[in-house]
Amino acid sequence: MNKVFKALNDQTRREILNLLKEKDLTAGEIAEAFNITKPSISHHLDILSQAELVTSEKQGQFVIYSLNTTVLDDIMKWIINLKDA
Amino acid sequence: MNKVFKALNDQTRREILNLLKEKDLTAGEIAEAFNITKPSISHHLDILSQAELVTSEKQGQFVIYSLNTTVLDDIMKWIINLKDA
DNA sequence: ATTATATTTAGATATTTACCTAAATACCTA
DNA sequence: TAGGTATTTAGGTAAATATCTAAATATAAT
Repeated sequence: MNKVFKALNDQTRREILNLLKEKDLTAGEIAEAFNITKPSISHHLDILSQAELVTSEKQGQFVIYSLNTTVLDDIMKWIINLKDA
Repeated sequence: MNKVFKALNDQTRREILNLLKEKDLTAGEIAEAFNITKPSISHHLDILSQAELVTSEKQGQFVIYSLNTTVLDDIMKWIINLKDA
């Protein structure tokens, strides 16, 4: 859960997740949505991958990223547990 | 929401919130629960306060901290929005 | 094969963060 | 008011983070 909180603690990464909510995107398409270099976006995608918030699949020369929200269930549970004191 | 994510991105601070779920505590009582100096805990409490995840009230020489979960609603909504794509 | 495109890795830098110790502040009590 | 307790502020350090440029890797197309 640590990695998920860490991954979520960045505006750019949260926006990447929001983009991927609409549809799967290549690394390049994601990078074009930001005023940040491609290597930096690649690094953000790596952090999101480590947290399992995204999955990726290589298709030819492209790498397609997809949103994976299942790990957010733990976060939800943690928050709910905190609220129903 | 940025401040909330930032505040949540630390194991110690998350544990502080869990402690405060049970009952209100003074800064000193919170500090005693950790192997960290009081100034460090004070700093964590400041970050939690800035995120409005805790409120504090001075009672004499003590400062009593309380959990405030209302700001977590925004996080919940953000997650839910991400999930129901 | 050579060149172009897509992405990641490596290495460097500036900023932020978490922690510490020491000092300051605020309140209480004798 | 003097001394004690509770908490925060100040100042410093080491580690982590976000960013960049340059180079490496992998695939595609001519």
